[in-house]
Amino acid sequence: MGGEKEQWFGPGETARRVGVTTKALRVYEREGLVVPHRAESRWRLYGSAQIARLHQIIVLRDLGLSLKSIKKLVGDHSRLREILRLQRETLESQEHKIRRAITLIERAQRQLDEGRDLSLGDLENLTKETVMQQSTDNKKFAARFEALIAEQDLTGHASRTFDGIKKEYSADAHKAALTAMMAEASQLKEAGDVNSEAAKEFVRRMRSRTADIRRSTPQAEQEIIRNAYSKAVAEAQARSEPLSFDPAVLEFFRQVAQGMKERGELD
DNA sequence: ATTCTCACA
DNA sequence: TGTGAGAA
Repeated sequence: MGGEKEQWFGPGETARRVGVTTKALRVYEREGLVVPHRAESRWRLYGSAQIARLHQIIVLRDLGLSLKSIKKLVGDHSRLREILRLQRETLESQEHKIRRAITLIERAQRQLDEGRDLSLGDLENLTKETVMQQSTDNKKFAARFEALIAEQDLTGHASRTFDGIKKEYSADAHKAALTAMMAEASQLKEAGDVNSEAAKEFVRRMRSRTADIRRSTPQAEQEIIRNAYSKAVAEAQARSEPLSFDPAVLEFFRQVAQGMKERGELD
């Protein structure tokens, strides 16, 4: 290989070349994403490897990923390809949404230009569009969730268990109760204290409701379902897809329960 | 033009 | 996730 000498750039020059500030460079360094070389003088020096890495980071950041997830991704080319594909699909689907919205607006504008008011029916159609969009988002998540269960589930037991859970919880009485509990849950999560009596009480109540399921479902199946859930959520978030529930709320209660278990407050 | 740390949104 | 100030 030829003796191309490595070119080294200082912080200012590097920042200019990749289009960020020197402050940002130091944030990425602090978070462990790019570690520059150091001159004797302690000045940071960025070579081609560091600059290539910076380009990766900046592309992912512009896609809206957190530095934390970027850290997990850079250097892992298979994951990188996957994320870029997911983001591309998301942007393309947003492109369709925007086109449809423009069409609707143009239609409404024409109607107003012709001196006609928009009827209640027209407005209803506009809202229906968005409602339908939401419900297809939900269905998409549910479908992916189930597909991931099936993937890990060689015996088919977990899928059947999940079907049973789904059936039981789709009863109207349960639906209303679940909605109420999710509302209560997000209040508690906002309060932010994983050790509050209220949060622990809520977890106990939740667990007593689901005790039957936990008792009758083998550990391995529970794990498959949990893993599929995490993965489906992670994928949805990587695509910046809206979810009908807040995963952070469930994560909050996972932490509450974890803490209770560690202190032996839970069986 | 750089280093660091701190407070702040 | 960065920024701006202030000191070296």
